[in-house]
Amino acid sequence: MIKPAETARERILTAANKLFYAEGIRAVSLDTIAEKAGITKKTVYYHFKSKDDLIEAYLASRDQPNLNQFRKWFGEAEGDLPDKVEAIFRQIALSARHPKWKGCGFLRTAAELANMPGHPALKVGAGHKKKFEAWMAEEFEAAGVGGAPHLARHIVLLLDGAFSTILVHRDPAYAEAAGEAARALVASAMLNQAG
Amino acid sequence: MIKPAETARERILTAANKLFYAEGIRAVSLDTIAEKAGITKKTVYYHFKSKDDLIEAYLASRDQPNLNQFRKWFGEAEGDLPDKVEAIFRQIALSARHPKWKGCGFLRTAAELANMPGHPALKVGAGHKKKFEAWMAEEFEAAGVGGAPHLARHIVLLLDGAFSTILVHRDPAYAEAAGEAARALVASAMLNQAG
DNA sequence: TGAAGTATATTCACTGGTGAGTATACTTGA
DNA sequence: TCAAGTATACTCACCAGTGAATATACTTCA
Repeated sequence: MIKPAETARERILTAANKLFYAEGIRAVSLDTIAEKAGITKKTVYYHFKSKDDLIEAYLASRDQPNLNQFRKWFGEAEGDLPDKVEAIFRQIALSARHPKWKGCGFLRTAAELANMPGHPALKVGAGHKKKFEAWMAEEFEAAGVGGAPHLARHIVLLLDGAFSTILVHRDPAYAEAAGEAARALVASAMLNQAG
Repeated sequence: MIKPAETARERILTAANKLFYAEGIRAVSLDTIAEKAGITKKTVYYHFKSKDDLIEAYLASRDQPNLNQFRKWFGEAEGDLPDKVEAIFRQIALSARHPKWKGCGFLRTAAELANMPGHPALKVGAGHKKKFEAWMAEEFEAAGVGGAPHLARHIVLLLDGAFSTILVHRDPAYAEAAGEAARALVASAMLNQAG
């Protein structure tokens, strides 16, 4: 089940990723993670200070890969700027059709740990979302669109709205609706400001 | 702490509401709820079949009050249609400044129970969000705006996006940004379709 | 160069505590 | 007197975290 070439730490992180994302943070015990990683719980505690520490590492391990995924979807999309933004939402709709899709891991963790302000995992999650927002703003800036940070924030709102509503209704159509709204907002910003 | 005039069932629901919303579903035990309600756990099991049953009742008890709150915010707002829509977001920004604010209980429950498809509480949550969307569509329809269901969905996306991003960043400014985007989308729909 | 020492990595078995849910008996008001 | 409602006291499973011991590999100096 697990590639033998991985180190124990990698195996733990791989198992934590799958289980935390699939089942939720509090629904998964370190016993279960250790079992899935094929090691004992004590070894988990050798590599990670606590469960909270592992939760943080889990989200940190998703940060760059997730951002790269978005960059790829955006960068490889055909068409003009509104098309490229809309492509991100289309790809999310595609992903959401996979039976294992369970929303955005960062958002779900923030929801689950809402009673633990200051939790290190929450900082990682907030940082991740800030990076996405900053990247969007850069793209708009580079394309000469006025009010880039503002527009970027609107896109972020639609994106996280899409994640949430798809999860609630189990209906990827919400991502397509969000894509349309995003396209309209980008197109409108280009008309008004970049003329 | 709890009003003595309430019945045991009401006290349980009141306690469950506060604790589930404040701490999360899985973070709260029935022992804790029973203690807060000032009764024993057995009494909880007399009134509710299981913890899952109580979770469902918790969300169901928030359904109408929440919708009424939105209707009130919308109905009592000054101005034209875009103003009234934006007012909802402004009021959310206000609510979110309260230290006890922890996002949308329906969204957070959906996130936490994402690994339990078919859970009765998830159906209640999805129903609640559908009612909100349908109400918005009605309002747009009544105002003679074309593409009302479409527009309503865009507003829902921004609303749930606002709930999520405020929670992640602990920054109510996201609600104000969402309100602006919503206003722009409504205004645009009125121009294009209702002439 | 090889024995003694040290750091890394791992296991087994355990603890104290909490979780959902229950068996049984008591109370109280119609 | 009986049924609705509540309490005491329990079960069994699980959970985060730990103690003690061990295997492996890498130093270091006589």
